[in-house]
Amino acid sequence: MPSFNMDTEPPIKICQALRAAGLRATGKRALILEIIRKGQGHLDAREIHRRALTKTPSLNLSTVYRNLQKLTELGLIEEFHFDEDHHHYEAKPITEHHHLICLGCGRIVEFDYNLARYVTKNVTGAANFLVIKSEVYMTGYCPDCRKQIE
Amino acid sequence: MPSFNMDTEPPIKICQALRAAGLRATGKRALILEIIRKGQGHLDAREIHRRALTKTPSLNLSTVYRNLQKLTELGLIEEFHFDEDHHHYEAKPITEHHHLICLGCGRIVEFDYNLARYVTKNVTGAANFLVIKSEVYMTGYCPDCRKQIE
DNA sequence: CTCAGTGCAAAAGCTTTGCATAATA
DNA sequence: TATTATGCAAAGCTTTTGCACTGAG
Repeated sequence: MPSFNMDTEPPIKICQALRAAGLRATGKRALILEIIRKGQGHLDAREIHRRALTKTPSLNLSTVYRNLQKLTELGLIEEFHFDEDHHHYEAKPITEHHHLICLGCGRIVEFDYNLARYVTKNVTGAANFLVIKSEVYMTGYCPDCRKQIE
Repeated sequence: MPSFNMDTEPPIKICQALRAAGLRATGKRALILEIIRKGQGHLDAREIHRRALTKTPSLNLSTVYRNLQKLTELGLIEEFHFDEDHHHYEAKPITEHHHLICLGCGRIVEFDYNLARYVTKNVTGAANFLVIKSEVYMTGYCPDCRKQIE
């Protein structure tokens, strides 16, 4: 019996990444990571679960949570805290990037900016800080939606 | 019976602010806002409740939540999404400022930076965005804690 | 074979809501 | 007095956990 008996064989790279991190390359775990990688980084646990169910109907929500925890812990994905009550996940490695979200249409503009560098250089009290993670979350109205509220 | 029968009369300014926002200046509501203003902006609902209880033992948690909602809605306070599972609140008006948090000792360094200006000027796709709010959340290790992990 | 991974069900923690009562303007 | 605010209790939602079973290595 092959390691993966799902409709779509998960990319070998994903299994490699999992094993490299010291995890067993389960079909379900690989699928979860695959979905996050394809997911543009704006998926929460329920949405990941929903998408995974179309390929693996037996997948339990708690498995999703347990994997999100492990994958975050091992640095394969990153957790973000958006405006809602639940977390969102994004695959790594990625260039550090931030989010600008339109409150009107939900459009998300991602952008790069080395905030850590700026802060440790220019902020009193932040010198010699070892920055692990920077998360930026901006909201507003995009040019189109702006017209409708003005 | 006076409007406020708590040990400490809440500052008149707070009541004024509440009335100006179209809210009734209840003793409990004033106390909640006062705590948030004094709270350096890093309090969650439970902590606000805990502190309020020392002055008003009958205050219910749901009242705290309802007031946080209303005060946020009317712009008297602002909601932040930190690394934990619950929200934190901060009084407004404040100069837009951001947070750098030490994962070792919990120390918080606040700093100013007009991110909105940078982004709308330099990010492709962000031009003409009307930015309502920017939230920055950085984590790392401060100089002291850094020594202990290296 | 051994231990990590999973399903299931129950619990935990934060937040919201319905309803009756109390207080404000 | 009319409307808003509050307490209480129950419900809702996201997330975690215990236990027994399954499957990867």
